[in-house]
Amino acid sequence: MPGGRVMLEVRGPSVNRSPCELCALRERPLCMAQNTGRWPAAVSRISVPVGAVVAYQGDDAKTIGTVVAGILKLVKTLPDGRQQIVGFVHPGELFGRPHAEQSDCAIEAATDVALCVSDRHAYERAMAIRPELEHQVLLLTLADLAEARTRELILGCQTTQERIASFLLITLRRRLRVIGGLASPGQVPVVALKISRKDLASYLSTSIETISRTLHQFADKRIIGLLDHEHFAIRDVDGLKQLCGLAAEDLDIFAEPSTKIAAPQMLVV
Amino acid sequence: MPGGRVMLEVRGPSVNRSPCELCALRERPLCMAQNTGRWPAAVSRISVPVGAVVAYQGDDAKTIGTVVAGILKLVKTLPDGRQQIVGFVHPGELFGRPHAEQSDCAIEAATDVALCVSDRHAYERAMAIRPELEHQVLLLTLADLAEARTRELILGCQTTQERIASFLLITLRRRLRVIGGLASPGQVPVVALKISRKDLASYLSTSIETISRTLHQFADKRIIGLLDHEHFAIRDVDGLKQLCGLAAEDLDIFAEPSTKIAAPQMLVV
DNA sequence: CGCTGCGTTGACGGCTATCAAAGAACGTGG
DNA sequence: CCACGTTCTTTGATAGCCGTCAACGCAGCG
Repeated sequence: MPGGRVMLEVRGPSVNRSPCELCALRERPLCMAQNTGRWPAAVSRISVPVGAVVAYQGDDAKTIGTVVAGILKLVKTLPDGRQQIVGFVHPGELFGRPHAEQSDCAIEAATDVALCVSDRHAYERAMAIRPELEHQVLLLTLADLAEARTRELILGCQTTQERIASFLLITLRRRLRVIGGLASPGQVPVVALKISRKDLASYLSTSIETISRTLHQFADKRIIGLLDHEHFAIRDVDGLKQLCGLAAEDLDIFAEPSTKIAAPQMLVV
Repeated sequence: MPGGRVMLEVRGPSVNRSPCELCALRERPLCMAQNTGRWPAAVSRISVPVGAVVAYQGDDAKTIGTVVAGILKLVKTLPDGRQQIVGFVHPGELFGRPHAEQSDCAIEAATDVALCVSDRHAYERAMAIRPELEHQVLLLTLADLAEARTRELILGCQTTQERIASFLLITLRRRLRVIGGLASPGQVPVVALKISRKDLASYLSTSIETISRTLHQFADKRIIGLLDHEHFAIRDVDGLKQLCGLAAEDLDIFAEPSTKIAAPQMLVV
Protein backbone atom coordinates (compact mmCIF):
# COMPACT_ATOMS: atom_id res chain seq x y z
CA MET A 1 0.00 0.00 0.00
CA PRO A 2 1.39 3.38 -0.96
CA GLY A 3 1.07 6.31 1.36
CA GLY A 4 1.72 6.74 5.01
CA ARG A 5 2.28 10.08 6.59
CA VAL A 6 3.76 12.96 4.68
CA MET A 7 5.97 15.54 6.29
CA LEU A 8 5.05 18.93 4.93
CA GLU A 9 8.23 20.92 5.16
CA VAL A 10 7.89 24.58 4.46
CA ARG A 11 11.40 25.81 3.89
CA GLY A 12 12.88 28.99 5.23
CA PRO A 13 11.41 32.48 5.17
CA SER A 14 12.52 33.11 1.61
CA VAL A 15 10.17 33.95 -1.21
CA ASN A 16 9.80 31.01 -3.54
CA ARG A 17 7.99 32.04 -6.66
CA SER A 18 9.69 30.03 -9.34
CA PRO A 19 7.18 27.16 -9.58
CA CYS A 20 4.33 29.64 -10.03
CA GLU A 21 5.67 31.12 -13.22
CA LEU A 22 4.96 27.97 -15.20
CA CYS A 23 1.84 26.95 -13.29
CA ALA A 24 -1.49 26.83 -15.10
CA LEU A 25 -3.23 27.97 -11.91
CA ARG A 26 -1.25 31.15 -11.53
CA GLU A 27 -4.07 33.31 -12.88
CA ARG A 28 -6.58 32.11 -10.34
CA PRO A 29 -7.58 35.00 -8.10
CA LEU A 30 -6.15 33.28 -5.04
CA CYS A 31 -2.75 32.77 -6.63
CA MET A 32 -2.84 36.27 -8.06
CA ALA A 33 -3.44 37.63 -4.59
CA GLN A 34 -0.53 35.56 -3.32
CA ASN A 35 1.83 36.60 -6.08
CA THR A 36 1.21 40.32 -6.29
CA GLY A 37 4.21 42.04 -4.77
CA ARG A 38 6.35 40.40 -2.13
CA TRP A 39 4.74 37.34 -0.62
CA PRO A 40 5.31 37.25 3.11
CA ALA A 41 4.82 33.50 3.44
CA ALA A 42 7.07 30.84 2.01
CA VAL A 43 5.38 28.51 -0.45
CA SER A 44 6.61 25.00 -1.16
CA ARG A 45 5.54 22.74 -3.98
CA ILE A 46 5.27 19.10 -2.89
CA SER A 47 4.12 15.82 -4.40
CA VAL A 48 2.09 13.31 -2.41
CA PRO A 49 1.26 9.70 -3.39
CA VAL A 50 -2.24 8.16 -3.24
CA GLY A 51 -3.30 7.20 0.26
CA ALA A 52 -0.80 9.42 2.02
CA VAL A 53 -2.08 11.43 4.96
CA VAL A 54 -1.43 15.16 4.86
CA ALA A 55 -3.08 15.83 8.23
CA TYR A 56 -4.86 13.76 10.85
CA GLN A 57 -8.14 14.70 12.50
CA GLY A 58 -7.26 16.52 15.70
CA ASP A 59 -3.76 17.44 14.53
CA ASP A 60 -2.46 20.93 15.10
CA ALA A 61 -3.48 22.84 12.00
CA LYS A 62 0.00 23.73 10.79
CA THR A 63 -0.41 24.27 7.07
CA ILE A 64 -2.66 25.86 4.49
CA GLY A 65 -2.32 25.19 0.83
CA THR A 66 -3.86 24.77 -2.59
CA VAL A 67 -4.17 21.68 -4.73
CA VAL A 68 -2.26 22.00 -7.99
CA ALA A 69 -3.11 18.59 -9.46
CA GLY A 70 -4.97 15.52 -8.25
CA ILE A 71 -7.66 15.25 -5.58
CA LEU A 72 -7.52 15.46 -1.79
CA LYS A 73 -10.21 13.99 0.42
CA LEU A 74 -11.44 15.41 3.73
CA VAL A 75 -12.29 12.53 6.06
CA LYS A 76 -14.16 12.66 9.34
CA THR A 77 -14.03 9.64 11.63
CA LEU A 78 -16.37 8.68 14.48
CA PRO A 79 -14.86 7.24 17.68
CA ASP A 80 -16.08 3.76 16.66
CA GLY A 81 -14.31 3.94 13.31
CA ARG A 82 -17.10 4.82 10.90
CA GLN A 83 -15.89 7.31 8.34
CA GLN A 84 -17.45 9.97 6.14
CA ILE A 85 -15.70 11.84 3.35
CA VAL A 86 -17.08 15.36 3.82
CA GLY A 87 -15.50 16.84 0.73
CA PHE A 88 -12.99 16.53 -2.07
CA VAL A 89 -10.48 19.29 -2.81
CA HIS A 90 -9.87 19.80 -6.52
CA PRO A 91 -7.13 21.72 -8.33
CA GLY A 92 -7.26 25.42 -7.61
CA GLU A 93 -9.06 24.96 -4.30
CA LEU A 94 -7.80 25.70 -0.81
CA PHE A 95 -7.32 23.19 2.01
CA GLY A 96 -6.51 23.66 5.68
CA ARG A 97 -8.24 25.72 8.37
CA PRO A 98 -7.27 29.36 8.72
CA HIS A 99 -7.70 30.67 12.27
CA ALA A 100 -8.25 27.23 13.78
CA GLU A 101 -5.83 25.52 16.11
CA GLN A 102 -6.80 21.98 15.17
CA SER A 103 -7.75 20.17 12.02
CA ASP A 104 -11.39 19.02 12.27
CA CYS A 105 -10.89 16.31 9.67
CA ALA A 106 -8.13 14.22 8.19
CA ILE A 107 -6.71 15.35 4.84
CA GLU A 108 -5.62 12.49 2.59
CA ALA A 109 -4.57 12.06 -1.00
CA ALA A 110 -7.41 10.40 -2.95
CA THR A 111 -5.10 10.27 -5.99
CA ASP A 112 -1.49 11.21 -6.54
CA VAL A 113 -1.44 14.90 -5.73
CA ALA A 114 0.67 18.00 -6.21
CA LEU A 115 0.27 20.67 -3.56
CA CYS A 116 1.34 24.21 -2.83
CA VAL A 117 1.69 24.60 0.93
CA SER A 118 2.39 27.43 3.36
CA ASP A 119 2.73 27.68 7.10
CA ARG A 120 -0.69 28.52 8.52
CA HIS A 121 0.46 31.32 10.76
CA ALA A 122 2.45 32.90 7.96
CA TYR A 123 -0.60 32.61 5.74
CA GLU A 124 -2.76 34.29 8.37
CA ARG A 125 -0.27 37.12 8.71
CA ALA A 126 -0.36 37.52 4.94
CA MET A 127 -4.16 37.71 5.02
CA ALA A 128 -4.01 40.33 7.74
CA ILE A 129 -1.66 42.46 5.66
CA ARG A 130 -3.49 41.95 2.38
CA PRO A 131 -7.26 42.38 2.37
CA GLU A 132 -7.49 41.16 -1.22
CA LEU A 133 -6.06 37.79 -0.17
CA GLU A 134 -8.45 37.51 2.75
CA HIS A 135 -11.24 38.41 0.34
CA GLN A 136 -10.32 35.54 -1.98
CA VAL A 137 -10.19 33.16 0.97
CA LEU A 138 -13.65 34.35 2.01
CA LEU A 139 -15.01 33.71 -1.49
CA LEU A 140 -13.60 30.16 -1.50
CA THR A 141 -14.95 29.49 1.98
CA LEU A 142 -18.40 30.70 0.96
CA ALA A 143 -18.27 28.34 -2.03
CA ASP A 144 -17.23 25.48 0.24
CA LEU A 145 -20.12 26.30 2.57
CA ALA A 146 -22.65 26.30 -0.26
CA GLU A 147 -21.29 22.96 -1.40
CA ALA A 148 -21.40 21.47 2.10
CA ARG A 149 -25.02 22.54 2.52
CA THR A 150 -26.02 21.04 -0.79
CA ARG A 151 -24.40 17.87 0.43
CA GLU A 152 -26.53 18.02 3.55
CA LEU A 153 -29.51 18.06 1.19
CA ILE A 154 -28.15 15.14 -0.83
CA LEU A 155 -27.22 13.04 2.19
CA GLY A 156 -30.37 13.89 4.09
CA CYS A 157 -33.07 13.69 1.44
CA GLN A 158 -31.94 11.58 -1.47
CA THR A 159 -32.02 7.84 -2.08
CA THR A 160 -28.79 6.04 -2.87
CA GLN A 161 -29.72 5.89 -6.54
CA GLU A 162 -30.30 9.64 -6.63
CA ARG A 163 -27.04 10.35 -4.84
CA ILE A 164 -25.09 8.30 -7.36
CA ALA A 165 -26.84 9.94 -10.30
CA SER A 166 -26.18 13.35 -8.75
CA PHE A 167 -22.52 12.54 -8.33
CA LEU A 168 -22.13 11.48 -11.96
CA LEU A 169 -23.83 14.66 -13.19
CA ILE A 170 -21.88 16.89 -10.84
CA THR A 171 -18.60 15.30 -11.89
CA LEU A 172 -19.51 15.63 -15.56
CA ARG A 173 -20.38 19.31 -15.12
CA ARG A 174 -17.17 20.00 -13.30
CA ARG A 175 -15.11 18.39 -16.03
CA LEU A 176 -16.98 20.16 -18.80
CA ARG A 177 -16.33 23.48 -17.12
CA VAL A 178 -12.67 22.67 -16.95
CA ILE A 179 -12.30 21.71 -20.59
CA GLY A 180 -14.84 24.27 -21.81
CA GLY A 181 -17.74 22.09 -22.97
CA LEU A 182 -18.31 19.37 -25.51
CA ALA A 183 -16.75 19.52 -28.96
CA SER A 184 -20.03 18.62 -30.70
CA PRO A 185 -23.58 18.41 -29.33
CA GLY A 186 -24.00 14.69 -30.03
CA GLN A 187 -20.67 13.71 -28.51
CA VAL A 188 -20.83 11.21 -25.65
CA PRO A 189 -18.64 12.42 -22.80
CA VAL A 190 -16.58 9.91 -20.86
CA VAL A 191 -15.83 10.61 -17.22
CA ALA A 192 -12.51 9.25 -15.98
CA LEU A 193 -13.14 8.65 -12.29
CA LYS A 194 -9.81 8.46 -10.53
CA ILE A 195 -11.48 8.03 -7.17
CA SER A 196 -11.66 4.52 -5.70
CA ARG A 197 -15.01 2.78 -5.14
CA LYS A 198 -14.37 2.82 -1.42
CA ASP A 199 -13.94 6.59 -1.35
CA LEU A 200 -16.96 7.02 -3.56
CA ALA A 201 -19.02 4.93 -1.15
CA SER A 202 -17.82 6.97 1.81
CA TYR A 203 -18.51 10.27 0.04
CA LEU A 204 -22.03 9.21 -0.96
CA SER A 205 -22.72 7.52 2.35
CA THR A 206 -23.42 4.07 0.95
CA SER A 207 -21.59 0.77 0.41
CA ILE A 208 -19.39 -0.31 -2.47
CA GLU A 209 -21.87 -3.10 -3.19
CA THR A 210 -24.77 -0.70 -3.64
CA ILE A 211 -22.63 1.51 -5.88
CA SER A 212 -21.74 -1.45 -8.03
CA ARG A 213 -25.37 -2.57 -8.30
CA THR A 214 -26.66 0.91 -9.07
CA LEU A 215 -24.07 1.62 -11.75
CA HIS A 216 -24.99 -1.64 -13.46
CA GLN A 217 -28.69 -0.73 -13.23
CA PHE A 218 -27.89 2.55 -14.99
CA ALA A 219 -25.91 0.65 -17.61
CA ASP A 220 -28.83 -1.73 -18.18
CA LYS A 221 -31.08 1.28 -18.80
CA ARG A 222 -28.53 2.61 -21.35
CA ILE A 223 -28.06 5.74 -19.26
CA ILE A 224 -24.36 5.19 -18.81
CA GLY A 225 -21.79 2.87 -20.35
CA LEU A 226 -19.23 1.07 -18.21
CA LEU A 227 -16.07 1.10 -20.28
CA ASP A 228 -13.83 -0.18 -17.55
CA HIS A 229 -13.72 0.17 -13.78
CA GLU A 230 -12.91 3.86 -13.89
CA HIS A 231 -14.34 5.12 -17.17
CA PHE A 232 -18.04 5.92 -17.54
CA ALA A 233 -19.67 7.04 -20.77
CA ILE A 234 -22.54 9.39 -20.02
CA ARG A 235 -24.98 8.34 -22.75
CA ASP A 236 -28.16 10.01 -21.52
CA VAL A 237 -27.60 13.23 -19.60
CA ASP A 238 -31.31 14.05 -19.45
CA GLY A 239 -32.06 10.62 -18.04
CA LEU A 240 -29.48 11.22 -15.34
CA LYS A 241 -30.97 14.61 -14.54
CA GLN A 242 -34.34 12.99 -14.09
CA LEU A 243 -32.91 10.30 -11.83
CA CYS A 244 -30.88 12.69 -9.69
CA GLY A 245 -33.84 14.87 -8.73
CA LEU A 246 -31.72 17.94 -7.99
CA ALA A 247 -32.59 21.50 -8.96
CA ALA A 248 -30.31 23.22 -11.45
CA GLU A 249 -29.01 25.63 -8.82
CA ASP A 250 -27.83 22.80 -6.61
CA LEU A 251 -26.10 21.05 -9.49
CA ASP A 252 -24.28 24.23 -10.43
CA ILE A 253 -22.89 24.86 -6.97
CA PHE A 254 -20.30 22.17 -7.51
CA ALA A 255 -19.10 23.65 -10.76
CA GLU A 256 -18.36 27.13 -9.43
CA PRO A 257 -15.02 26.73 -7.75
CA SER A 258 -13.43 25.11 -10.79
CA THR A 259 -14.13 27.95 -13.18
CA LYS A 260 -11.16 29.38 -15.00
CA ILE A 261 -8.87 26.43 -14.49
CA ALA A 262 -6.98 25.35 -17.57
CA ALA A 263 -7.27 21.77 -18.75
CA PRO A 264 -5.31 19.35 -16.56
CA GLN A 265 -3.06 18.31 -19.44
CA MET A 266 -1.59 21.78 -19.42
CA LEU A 267 -0.71 21.75 -15.76
CA VAL A 268 2.97 21.91 -14.94
CA VAL A 269 3.56 19.79 -11.88
CA MET B 1 -51.26 29.80 10.52
CA PRO B 2 -48.98 32.72 11.22
CA GLY B 3 -46.34 33.73 8.77
CA GLY B 4 -46.42 34.43 5.08
CA ARG B 5 -43.83 36.51 3.37
CA VAL B 6 -42.02 39.29 5.14
CA MET B 7 -40.91 42.42 3.39
CA LEU B 8 -37.51 43.39 4.63
CA GLU B 9 -37.38 47.13 4.25
CA VAL B 10 -34.01 48.68 4.79
CA ARG B 11 -34.66 52.35 5.28
CA GLY B 12 -32.65 55.20 3.82
CA PRO B 13 -28.89 55.69 3.84
CA SER B 14 -28.88 57.08 7.37
CA VAL B 15 -26.88 55.59 10.19
CA ASN B 16 -29.21 53.86 12.63
CA ARG B 17 -27.35 52.94 15.76
CA SER B 18 -29.92 53.53 18.46
CA PRO B 19 -31.15 49.92 18.82
CA CYS B 20 -27.58 48.70 19.24
CA GLU B 21 -26.90 50.69 22.35
CA LEU B 22 -29.22 48.57 24.43
CA CYS B 23 -28.59 45.30 22.61
CA ALA B 24 -27.01 42.43 24.48
CA LEU B 25 -25.21 41.40 21.30
CA ARG B 26 -23.43 44.68 20.79
CA GLU B 27 -20.12 43.38 22.10
CA ARG B 28 -19.95 40.51 19.63
CA PRO B 29 -16.99 41.02 17.31
CA LEU B 30 -19.26 41.28 14.29
CA CYS B 31 -21.35 44.03 15.83
CA MET B 32 -18.25 45.76 17.14
CA ALA B 33 -16.87 45.79 13.61
CA GLN B 34 -20.13 47.23 12.39
CA ASN B 35 -20.36 49.89 15.07
CA THR B 36 -16.81 51.21 15.14
CA GLY B 37 -16.84 54.61 13.50
CA ARG B 38 -19.39 55.53 10.86
CA TRP B 39 -21.26 52.55 9.50
CA PRO B 40 -21.75 52.89 5.77
CA ALA B 41 -24.74 50.55 5.59
CA ALA B 42 -28.15 51.23 7.06
CA VAL B 43 -29.26 48.71 9.64
CA SER B 44 -32.90 48.03 10.48
CA ARG B 45 -34.25 46.08 13.38
CA ILE B 46 -37.30 44.01 12.45
CA SER B 47 -39.52 41.42 14.10
CA VAL B 48 -40.71 38.35 12.24
CA PRO B 49 -43.39 35.87 13.40
CA VAL B 50 -42.99 32.06 13.39
CA GLY B 51 -43.36 30.53 9.96
CA ALA B 52 -42.73 33.73 8.06
CA VAL B 53 -40.43 33.52 5.06
CA VAL B 54 -37.53 35.95 5.00
CA ALA B 55 -36.18 34.73 1.64
CA TYR B 56 -37.13 32.03 -0.85
CA GLN B 57 -34.72 29.59 -2.44
CA GLY B 58 -33.66 31.15 -5.75
CA ASP B 59 -34.59 34.70 -4.71
CA ASP B 60 -32.24 37.54 -5.42
CA ALA B 61 -29.99 37.73 -2.37
CA LYS B 62 -30.94 41.24 -1.28
CA THR B 63 -30.19 41.29 2.43
CA ILE B 64 -27.63 40.25 4.99
CA GLY B 65 -28.32 40.36 8.66
CA THR B 66 -27.82 38.94 12.12
CA VAL B 67 -30.28 37.20 14.38
CA VAL B 68 -30.90 39.14 17.58
CA ALA B 69 -33.38 36.77 19.20
CA GLY B 70 -35.15 33.57 18.17
CA ILE B 71 -34.08 31.01 15.58
CA LEU B 72 -34.04 31.09 11.78
CA LYS B 73 -34.02 27.93 9.67
CA LEU B 74 -32.25 27.46 6.35
CA VAL B 75 -34.36 25.19 4.16
CA LYS B 76 -33.39 23.49 0.91
CA THR B 77 -36.12 22.01 -1.25
CA LEU B 78 -35.84 19.39 -4.00
CA PRO B 79 -37.93 19.85 -7.16
CA ASP B 80 -40.31 17.10 -5.98
CA GLY B 81 -40.96 18.86 -2.68
CA ARG B 82 -38.73 16.98 -0.24
CA GLN B 83 -37.11 19.38 2.18
CA GLN B 84 -34.00 19.45 4.30
CA ILE B 85 -33.18 22.02 6.97
CA VAL B 86 -29.47 22.56 6.40
CA GLY B 87 -28.91 24.79 9.38
CA PHE B 88 -30.37 26.91 12.13
CA VAL B 89 -29.23 30.49 12.70
CA HIS B 90 -28.99 31.40 16.37
CA PRO B 91 -28.69 34.81 18.05
CA GLY B 92 -25.45 36.53 17.17
CA GLU B 93 -25.01 34.62 13.93
CA LEU B 94 -25.08 35.93 10.39
CA PHE B 95 -27.55 34.99 7.67
CA GLY B 96 -27.64 35.77 3.95
CA ARG B 97 -25.04 35.20 1.25
CA PRO B 98 -22.38 37.84 0.73
CA HIS B 99 -21.10 38.00 -2.86
CA ALA B 100 -23.86 35.74 -4.22
CA GLU B 101 -26.61 36.88 -6.53
CA GLN B 102 -29.15 34.31 -5.43
CA SER B 103 -30.17 32.70 -2.21
CA ASP B 104 -29.36 28.97 -2.33
CA CYS B 105 -31.89 28.14 0.37
CA ALA B 106 -35.04 29.54 1.88
CA ILE B 107 -34.70 31.46 5.14
CA GLU B 108 -37.66 31.07 7.45
CA ALA B 109 -38.48 31.91 11.05
CA ALA B 110 -38.44 28.70 13.13
CA THR B 111 -39.64 30.74 16.12
CA ASP B 112 -40.64 34.37 16.54
CA VAL B 113 -37.50 36.22 15.58
CA ALA B 114 -35.86 39.60 15.90
CA LEU B 115 -33.41 40.48 13.15
CA CYS B 116 -30.91 43.16 12.27
CA VAL B 117 -30.83 43.52 8.49
CA SER B 118 -28.78 45.45 5.95
CA ASP B 119 -28.82 45.74 2.19
CA ARG B 120 -26.41 43.12 0.82
CA HIS B 121 -24.59 45.45 -1.56
CA ALA B 122 -24.17 48.07 1.13
CA TYR B 123 -22.84 45.37 3.45
CA GLU B 124 -20.37 44.23 0.81
CA ARG B 125 -19.18 47.81 0.31
CA ALA B 126 -18.70 48.07 4.05
CA MET B 127 -16.65 44.86 4.05
CA ALA B 128 -14.49 46.21 1.22
CA ILE B 129 -13.78 49.39 3.17
CA ARG B 130 -13.25 47.66 6.50
CA PRO B 131 -10.98 44.62 6.57
CA GLU B 132 -11.85 43.96 10.22
CA LEU B 133 -15.50 43.47 9.27
CA GLU B 134 -14.61 41.15 6.42
CA HIS B 135 -12.38 39.29 8.84
CA GLN B 136 -15.27 38.73 11.25
CA VAL B 137 -17.47 37.53 8.40
CA LEU B 138 -14.72 35.10 7.38
CA LEU B 139 -14.53 33.74 10.92
CA LEU B 140 -18.29 33.19 11.05
CA THR B 141 -18.26 31.57 7.63
CA LEU B 142 -15.47 29.21 8.67
CA ALA B 143 -17.50 28.26 11.76
CA ASP B 144 -20.57 27.63 9.56
CA LEU B 145 -18.44 25.47 7.27
CA ALA B 146 -17.12 23.38 10.16
CA GLU B 147 -20.66 22.92 11.39
CA ALA B 148 -21.98 21.95 7.96
CA ARG B 149 -19.24 19.34 7.58
CA THR B 150 -19.95 17.86 10.98
CA ARG B 151 -23.55 17.64 9.87
CA GLU B 152 -22.40 15.74 6.78
CA LEU B 153 -20.84 13.27 9.20
CA ILE B 154 -23.99 13.08 11.31
CA LEU B 155 -26.35 12.71 8.37
CA GLY B 156 -24.07 10.34 6.49
CA CYS B 157 -22.83 8.00 9.22
CA GLN B 158 -25.15 8.02 12.17
CA THR B 159 -28.33 6.11 12.94
CA THR B 160 -31.49 8.05 13.74
CA GLN B 161 -31.07 7.31 17.43
CA GLU B 162 -27.54 8.69 17.38
CA ARG B 163 -28.60 11.79 15.49
CA ILE B 164 -31.28 12.56 18.06
CA ALA B 165 -28.90 11.98 20.96
CA SER B 166 -26.33 14.19 19.23
CA PHE B 167 -28.87 16.93 18.77
CA LEU B 168 -29.89 16.89 22.43
CA LEU B 169 -26.27 17.06 23.55
CA ILE B 170 -25.38 19.78 21.09
CA THR B 171 -28.37 21.84 22.12
CA LEU B 172 -27.54 21.37 25.79
CA ARG B 173 -23.94 22.45 25.23
CA ARG B 174 -24.99 25.50 23.31
CA ARG B 175 -27.36 26.57 26.07
CA LEU B 176 -24.79 25.94 28.79
CA ARG B 177 -22.31 28.12 26.96
CA VAL B 178 -24.87 30.86 26.75
CA ILE B 179 -25.79 30.83 30.42
CA GLY B 180 -22.28 29.97 31.58
CA GLY B 181 -22.66 26.42 32.89
CA LEU B 182 -24.64 24.67 35.55
CA ALA B 183 -25.20 26.23 38.96
CA SER B 184 -24.29 23.03 40.83
CA PRO B 185 -22.70 19.77 39.54
CA GLY B 186 -25.70 17.61 40.41
CA GLN B 187 -28.25 19.93 38.85
CA VAL B 188 -30.41 18.43 36.10
CA PRO B 189 -30.54 20.82 33.15
CA VAL B 190 -33.80 21.26 31.29
CA VAL B 191 -33.65 22.10 27.60
CA ALA B 192 -36.51 24.25 26.33
CA LEU B 193 -36.82 23.25 22.69
CA LYS B 194 -38.72 25.97 20.87
CA ILE B 195 -38.33 24.20 17.55
CA SER B 196 -41.30 22.23 16.20
CA ARG B 197 -41.14 18.45 15.83
CA LYS B 198 -41.53 18.86 12.08
CA ASP B 199 -38.49 21.12 11.86
CA LEU B 200 -36.55 18.80 14.10
CA ALA B 201 -37.39 15.88 11.84
CA SER B 202 -36.29 17.80 8.76
CA TYR B 203 -33.06 18.92 10.42
CA LEU B 204 -32.18 15.40 11.55
CA SER B 205 -33.37 13.80 8.33
CA THR B 206 -35.99 11.55 9.89
CA SER B 207 -39.74 11.54 10.54
CA ILE B 208 -41.71 13.02 13.42
CA GLU B 209 -42.89 9.52 14.31
CA THR B 210 -39.36 8.20 14.72
CA ILE B 211 -38.42 11.24 16.82
CA SER B 212 -41.37 10.61 19.10
CA ARG B 213 -40.53 6.92 19.46
CA THR B 214 -36.85 7.57 20.10
CA LEU B 215 -37.44 10.28 22.71
CA HIS B 216 -39.74 7.91 24.59
CA GLN B 217 -37.12 5.16 24.38
CA PHE B 218 -34.63 7.57 25.98
CA ALA B 219 -37.18 8.44 28.64
CA ASP B 220 -37.77 4.73 29.39
CA LYS B 221 -34.03 4.33 29.92
CA ARG B 222 -34.08 7.30 32.35
CA ILE B 223 -31.68 9.20 30.13
CA ILE B 224 -34.02 12.10 29.64
CA GLY B 225 -37.26 13.21 31.22
CA LEU B 226 -40.16 14.43 29.09
CA LEU B 227 -41.68 17.28 31.09
CA ASP B 228 -43.95 18.45 28.32
CA HIS B 229 -43.77 18.58 24.55
CA GLU B 230 -40.99 21.13 24.50
CA HIS B 231 -39.12 20.66 27.76
CA PHE B 232 -36.58 17.87 28.18
CA ALA B 233 -34.72 17.17 31.38
CA ILE B 234 -31.27 15.80 30.60
CA ARG B 235 -30.89 13.30 33.42
CA ASP B 236 -27.88 11.34 32.18
CA VAL B 237 -25.43 13.36 30.13
CA ASP B 238 -22.86 10.57 30.02
CA GLY B 239 -25.49 8.14 28.77
CA LEU B 240 -26.34 10.57 25.98
CA LYS B 241 -22.67 10.95 25.09
CA GLN B 242 -22.39 7.21 24.78
CA LEU B 243 -25.50 6.99 22.62
CA CYS B 244 -24.50 9.85 20.33
CA GLY B 245 -21.18 8.35 19.33
CA LEU B 246 -19.60 11.69 18.42
CA ALA B 247 -16.05 12.76 19.29
CA ALA B 248 -15.65 15.70 21.64
CA GLU B 249 -14.28 17.91 18.87
CA ASP B 250 -17.37 17.43 16.74
CA LEU B 251 -19.67 18.18 19.64
CA ASP B 252 -17.79 21.37 20.40
CA ILE B 253 -18.04 22.74 16.91
CA PHE B 254 -21.65 23.62 17.50
CA ALA B 255 -20.92 25.53 20.67
CA GLU B 256 -18.33 27.86 19.19
CA PRO B 257 -20.45 30.49 17.49
CA SER B 258 -22.56 31.13 20.58
CA THR B 259 -19.67 32.10 22.82
CA LYS B 260 -19.94 35.45 24.54
CA ILE B 261 -23.66 35.90 24.08
CA ALA B 262 -25.49 37.04 27.17
CA ALA B 263 -28.42 35.00 28.45
CA PRO B 264 -31.50 35.43 26.28
CA GLN B 265 -33.51 36.90 29.16
CA MET B 266 -31.26 39.92 29.05
CA LEU B 267 -31.75 40.57 25.37
CA VAL B 268 -33.48 43.78 24.48
CA VAL B 269 -35.64 43.14 21.46
C1' DC C 1 1.78 -20.15 -8.64
C1' DG C 2 -0.42 -18.34 -4.57
C1' DC C 3 -1.54 -14.09 -2.60
C1' DT C 4 -3.79 -9.78 -2.11
C1' DG C 5 -6.84 -6.11 -3.33
C1' DC C 6 -10.79 -4.77 -5.84
C1' DG C 7 -15.18 -5.21 -8.09
C1' DT C 8 -19.28 -7.98 -8.73
C1' DT C 9 -23.28 -10.78 -7.57
C1' DG C 10 -26.61 -13.13 -4.47
C1' DA C 11 -29.26 -13.86 -0.03
C1' DC C 12 -30.76 -12.15 4.19
C1' DG C 13 -32.24 -9.14 7.88
C1' DG C 14 -32.89 -4.78 10.28
C1' DC C 15 -33.89 -0.11 10.47
C1' DT C 16 -37.03 3.25 9.59
C1' DA C 17 -40.36 5.67 6.41
C1' DT C 18 -45.03 5.39 5.45
C1' DC C 19 -49.81 4.75 6.27
C1' DA C 20 -53.46 4.89 9.51
C1' DA C 21 -55.90 6.15 13.58
C1' DA C 22 -56.52 7.62 18.11
C1' DG C 23 -55.38 10.82 21.82
C1' DA C 24 -53.86 15.39 23.71
C1' DA C 25 -53.40 20.39 23.44
C1' DC C 26 -54.70 24.72 21.84
C1' DG C 27 -57.45 28.53 20.22
C1' DT C 28 -61.93 30.10 18.81
C1' DG C 29 -66.51 31.26 19.25
C1' DG C 30 -70.77 30.49 21.29
C1' DC D 1 -67.58 27.62 30.89
C1' DC D 2 -68.05 24.42 27.31
C1' DA D 3 -68.29 22.58 22.48
C1' DC D 4 -65.65 22.25 18.47
C1' DG D 5 -62.21 22.17 14.86
C1' DT D 6 -57.45 22.21 14.06
C1' DT D 7 -52.93 21.00 14.89
C1' DC D 8 -49.53 18.32 17.05
C1' DT D 9 -48.09 14.10 19.24
C1' DT D 10 -48.30 9.43 20.03
C1' DT D 11 -48.83 4.54 18.99
C1' DG D 12 -49.36 0.43 16.01
C1' DA D 13 -48.80 -2.32 11.68
C1' DT D 14 -46.63 -2.87 7.32
C1' DA D 15 -43.39 -2.77 3.62
C1' DG D 16 -39.20 -1.64 1.33
C1' DC D 17 -34.64 0.09 0.85
C1' DC D 18 -30.15 -0.94 1.56
C1' DG D 19 -26.28 -2.46 4.68
C1' DT D 20 -24.08 -6.68 5.95
C1' DC D 21 -22.30 -11.14 5.17
C1' DA D 22 -20.56 -14.42 1.99
C1' DA D 23 -18.71 -16.28 -2.20
C1' DC D 24 -16.78 -15.68 -6.66
C1' DG D 25 -14.15 -13.62 -10.68
C1' DC D 26 -10.40 -10.97 -12.01
C1' DA D 27 -6.09 -8.46 -12.29
C1' DG D 28 -1.59 -7.31 -10.64
C1' DC D 29 2.56 -8.97 -8.52
C1' DG D 30 6.27 -11.00 -5.99
